[in-house]
Amino acid sequence: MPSAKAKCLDGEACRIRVIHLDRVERARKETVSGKDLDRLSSIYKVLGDPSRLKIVMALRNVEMCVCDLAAFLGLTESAVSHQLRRFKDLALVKSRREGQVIYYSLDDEHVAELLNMGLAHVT
Amino acid sequence: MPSAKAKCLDGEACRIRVIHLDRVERARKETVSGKDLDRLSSIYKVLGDPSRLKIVMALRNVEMCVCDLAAFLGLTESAVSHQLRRFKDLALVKSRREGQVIYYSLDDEHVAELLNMGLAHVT
DNA sequence: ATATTATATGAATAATTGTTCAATTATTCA
DNA sequence: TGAATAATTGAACAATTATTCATATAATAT
Repeated sequence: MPSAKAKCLDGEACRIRVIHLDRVERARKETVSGKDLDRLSSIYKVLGDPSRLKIVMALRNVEMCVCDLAAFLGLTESAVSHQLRRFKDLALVKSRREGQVIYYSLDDEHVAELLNMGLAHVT
Repeated sequence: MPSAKAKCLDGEACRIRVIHLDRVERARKETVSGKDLDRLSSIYKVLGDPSRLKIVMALRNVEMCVCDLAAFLGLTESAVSHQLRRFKDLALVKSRREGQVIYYSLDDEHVAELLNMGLAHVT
């Protein structure tokens, strides 16, 4: 029967309740910190939307233009363009111009693996 | 110089512009559909928040109670509890009661792999 | 040149989300 | 029993987000 009495952090004021201080400190040491954490969660977040997930799923196999993606998704071209910009901001997707048409494709093989792993999990 | 003339979907009305119909149809076939897609994007979404990402990162290694996690994250216990419920709803995290204390831990090894892969990507 | 096509952009709006607060449940201890 | 502890819950609020609409850019065609 291990002690489950709460200790206190934060000095005299004792505002923060903690039961396993060792685990909290261990978590502090082992968890990724600010910058990396933010980037990683941003990547998961951008994949965490059905429309965007479909976009990268499609781009895994072929490069596509905005209007193709819009037809595929049943969304406006404008909406697709906005979403694609989010991917580009994170450097997950790259674009290539050929005349008037701009082709989009995946720019990050880690993300492709992340998707494959996710697929394996679901199916 | 491949043709970049737009064809049309959606019958007579011709509201949907498409350049590469073959790619759109291929994407339709190869992309995961409704139910699976929703589950997968939900999983990514729940990981797509710094606080929640820290939670699962911590739970990868040790089981922790709500107040430990709250101390670790610098959040209210209530806020942590709300987030933990989202994980439980997706069956990514499980809980175990021991007296008054409820211990949380990862319930899905695929998610642990997803995290490790994400970490490898960032670092 | 001008018109058309393909995409991007900014502002606005509607929907979703994370956190807080107050109240509640469940367990242990005295 | 009653007091204290650990965690949950629901409502409310502020912040973020996705989509739409109108407009702008960039390339091609006439």
